[in-house]
Amino acid sequence: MKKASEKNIERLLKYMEFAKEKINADGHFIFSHELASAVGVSPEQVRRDLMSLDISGIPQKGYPLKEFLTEITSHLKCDKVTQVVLVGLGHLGKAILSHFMKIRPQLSIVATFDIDPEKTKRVYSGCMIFHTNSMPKVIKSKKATVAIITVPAEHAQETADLLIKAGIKGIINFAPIKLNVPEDVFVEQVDITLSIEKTAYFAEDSNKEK
Amino acid sequence: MKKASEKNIERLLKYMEFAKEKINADGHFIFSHELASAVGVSPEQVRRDLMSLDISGIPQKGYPLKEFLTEITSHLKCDKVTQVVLVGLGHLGKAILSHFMKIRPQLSIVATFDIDPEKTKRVYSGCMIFHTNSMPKVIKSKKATVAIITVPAEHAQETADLLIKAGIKGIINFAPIKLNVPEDVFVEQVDITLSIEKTAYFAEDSNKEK
DNA sequence: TCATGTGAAGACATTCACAGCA
DNA sequence: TGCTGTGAATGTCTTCACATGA
Repeated sequence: MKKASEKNIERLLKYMEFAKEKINADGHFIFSHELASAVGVSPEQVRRDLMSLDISGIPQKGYPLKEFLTEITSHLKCDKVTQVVLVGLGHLGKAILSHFMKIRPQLSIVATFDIDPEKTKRVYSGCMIFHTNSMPKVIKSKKATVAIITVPAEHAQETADLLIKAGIKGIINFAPIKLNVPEDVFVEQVDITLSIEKTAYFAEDSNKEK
Repeated sequence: MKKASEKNIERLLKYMEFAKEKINADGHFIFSHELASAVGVSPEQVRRDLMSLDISGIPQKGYPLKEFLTEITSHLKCDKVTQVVLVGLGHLGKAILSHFMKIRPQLSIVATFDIDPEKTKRVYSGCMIFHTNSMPKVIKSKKATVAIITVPAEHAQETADLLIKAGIKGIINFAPIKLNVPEDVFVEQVDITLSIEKTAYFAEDSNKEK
């Protein structure tokens, strides 16, 4: 099996999300053009993405919704449990914790860490705050494989190093620096400042073109 | 001039950031391979990106740092002032406000909005909170062109519509839905849940390949 | 000699166009 | 008839390979 691209997986996750909503509402079938307009891509793109799934649609009717959901859920491994930890309880860390505490039943934040002793040994949003020192121990005992980094940029690399040593295989990094990691560790960079600056650039741009 | 791609602009912004740090430290020249390793791309990629700038490097020496910064700053329009507003003062909105209040001297959040009357007519992180009703008036008077949406998903589209009617040309959308906007409005989608789910997928993936 | 600048090749992603099926 | 599935064409982005210049 050829490995799926990041974009492919992102779109599949969105299709899954939409299908979940739709199954609660009505209908036993779903068309590629429905998924397409919900996610903002072309119907051909949808069908191409679905080629990697073990499912086939029926012309004029679409894809059988229930089977579709079962298949896409297992394909995206959303039936497996993944433990997530969060490091750095500043404003952003707290916001993510309270906003995204339970992303899916199978994917939740099981522990958080901060370097400030004032903050530790407490519970925030139903989640225990440990001191950074105990990261290796807690990560191993919780069997966490994914981590969210919301520490200041100057500590992001050392945090990543510690996490990886403790067994973390996927990192969502909110610090605006490039992390150096072994190639078996996946890093998703979320750079909010960059997003704002980029938007400012393109917003300006469309002003000028008039 | 052919229009630059999003990726191109993202990388240029990162080069600019790195060059700013470097000029404070030392050196009058900067190599493409320095920029490359700082940002995590190949040197060829850097040189390709810099082709759109009106600057040329000197073999064996690199690019003259000061001129480079001047040129890239003006190319990215980072010498122009842009007013940003934020809509939705939940956890995430507050975090962004306090974390990114001043992104650059020329780019700052000048007003925030919330629909909850309890929250309005106050100042948070040095920024006035207005009621959503007054969005058109305030946006026009502040001459804002960029907006950050951190309202719940079910209100994101209507918020976007209002913003656009008030003159907003660029939106950073944290709600997990696709916004429908006129084509002269730029939308940057920041979907944190999706990022976490994607990372969980690829983290799992590398587990399996062993 | 070593880094830049760039045509050409390659890799990757998207769209087109249409065959095939219910 | 009209929606799926997919080969082929197109478009976009990245890397290669090398001529050029200080």
